[in-house]
Amino acid sequence: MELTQFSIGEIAKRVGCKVETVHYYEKIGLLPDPPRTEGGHRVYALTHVKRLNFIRRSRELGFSIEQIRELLKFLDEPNHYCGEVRAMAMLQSRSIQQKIDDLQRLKTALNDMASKCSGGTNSVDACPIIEALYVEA
Amino acid sequence: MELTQFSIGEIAKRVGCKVETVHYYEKIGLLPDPPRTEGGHRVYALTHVKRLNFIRRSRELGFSIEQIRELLKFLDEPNHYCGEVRAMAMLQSRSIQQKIDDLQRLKTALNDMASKCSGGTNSVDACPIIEALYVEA
DNA sequence: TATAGAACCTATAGTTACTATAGGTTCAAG
DNA sequence: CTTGAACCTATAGTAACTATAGGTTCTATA
Repeated sequence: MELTQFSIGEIAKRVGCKVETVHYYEKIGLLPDPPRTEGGHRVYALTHVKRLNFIRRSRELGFSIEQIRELLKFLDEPNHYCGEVRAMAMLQSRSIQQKIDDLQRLKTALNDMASKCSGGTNSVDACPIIEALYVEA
Repeated sequence: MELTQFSIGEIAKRVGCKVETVHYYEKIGLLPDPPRTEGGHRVYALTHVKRLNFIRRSRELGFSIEQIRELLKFLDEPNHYCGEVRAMAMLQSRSIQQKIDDLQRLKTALNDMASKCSGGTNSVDACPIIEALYVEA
């Protein structure tokens, strides 16, 4: 006999988020309003857990709420193409690579500074951090 | 003849941010209050432009305002003992590496999913990205 | 030099994606 | 049948801006 009903605390725990976050997703319309108990407590089914999990995993991958709304449309209205989803993933991937490159540059700059720092005082003008980050427009 | 004075609109344009953002940085104490014209308009020097640029580039790289406050101490108090500066730089460097690793992992995950997805006009029902995310936690 | 309108000023409210709090109600174990 | 954990709603707070309102100053041109 499988579990087919879940409290809000249970589904939050299952996907690793706060109860308040589930409330929030409901409020902004990412999760449908679930049925309630007599007393008003939310009762979720497995489809809700799946959907919530989808949202959380997408957030972890750097998708915005609005992007996830788009992705969920693919689920809710299946007249879409795999290519659209793939395009969004690739776009996301490229912007992440951009961030990685930038961070790598800064890290190098910081390491340079640390090594140049070992003897004497360095002035603001000669600071390798500023040099690394200052790009004249 | 070099430009040595800038209006708020000019420095915002130079570093690629909004005028309001400059106001904001001033309000929270990241940028010093510049001198004003008779009429009350802010007048910036090149040092302000450099500092603002530093803040913006650091933000783009994912540093929080509070972290930038720390980094700016390198600039504001250049007569720190070198060992101290070096230690702070190395600490930052390690946290940057952590970020790089995290981002690399996300990118790999996205690329893996995208590569399994043939794209094109297949129905979204069979999209591996959707499948990958839409699993039970 | 007068003037139009672009750019500036302050102050406040809105945004994103949650997170925290308050003050109350319901559920489930003992 | 009690007690306390978990739930409920509503509101406020967070970070780091961004937008708006309503007014003033600067500057280019006629």
